[in-house]
Amino acid sequence: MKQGLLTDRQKEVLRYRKKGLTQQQIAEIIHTSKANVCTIEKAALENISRARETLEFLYTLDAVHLCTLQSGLDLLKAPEIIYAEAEKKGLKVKYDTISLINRLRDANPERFRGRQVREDVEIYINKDGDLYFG
Amino acid sequence: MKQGLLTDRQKEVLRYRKKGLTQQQIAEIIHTSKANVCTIEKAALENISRARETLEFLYTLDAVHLCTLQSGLDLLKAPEIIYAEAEKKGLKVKYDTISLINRLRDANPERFRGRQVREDVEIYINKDGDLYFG
DNA sequence: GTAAATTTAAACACTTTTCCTTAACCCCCT
DNA sequence: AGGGGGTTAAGGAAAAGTGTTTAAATTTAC
Repeated sequence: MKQGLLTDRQKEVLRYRKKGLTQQQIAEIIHTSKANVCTIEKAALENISRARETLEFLYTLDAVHLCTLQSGLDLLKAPEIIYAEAEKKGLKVKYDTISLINRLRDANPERFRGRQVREDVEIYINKDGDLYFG
Repeated sequence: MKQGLLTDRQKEVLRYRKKGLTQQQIAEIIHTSKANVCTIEKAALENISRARETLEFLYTLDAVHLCTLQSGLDLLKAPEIIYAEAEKKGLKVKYDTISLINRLRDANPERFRGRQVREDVEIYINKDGDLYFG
């Protein structure tokens, strides 16, 4: 039975960081370079966001496919499409237009450039009207 | 930027599983052995619990060390110790005696055998009286 | 009790992470 | 310009993770 995602080293650095120590100070305490502390901290944060994403995926299991935002689509037209598809399924989207656009962009920054969709985005919805992307 | 913890293979199996397919059926669909499906599914569940544990750790960052339950201690004596230490710190533990014992055992089953502590358990508490273990 | 479904173990090839060092670069501040 | 805090790149060695097979064992269902 493995532990969490974070290595002992990573936890160590996060704890010191929480206390407000600088990377340089931590480097001295744990006897390594500040560059290494930076790398370890970065890996730790990366692992944490991977953990979040993993649990996020579980929600998509309870969700059904709603529609696909085709590459090239204008982001501002997405809400209209999504609302229409949700209505067909008798579901109410939990987000208003503005929140929806923000949620889209926040969920996967690399997939949008300005207001254009760069690659296909699959949209999923659950009974609560929550949206997930894959 | 890496994705979540789950590999494509693992997500695939979880999705089919969610639909109610057996491991044998999935094995045929994805062209491998049923034993392998089992292994993959197990790894997926393992990854999910690691993700949970990882985020759990973040809460401990907001917590302070309360005490250590020494190896060999009688589990039934733990609440008394914990309440006393919390009081010293002016904090109120969020759990009553029974819930506390259950929380201890649930949090790390391998570290208890019957009512005995098998290896040292570090106890942390936050401002809300929530307890975490490390 | 038999068959189907699931789980486990061992071993192997392969890929990915981690941690580390060195050296450079960025931004802000006085 | 120099110092403090932070980040990045390149490279290497050790550790951990993944998918797979085969074979045995265990649980569940009829």
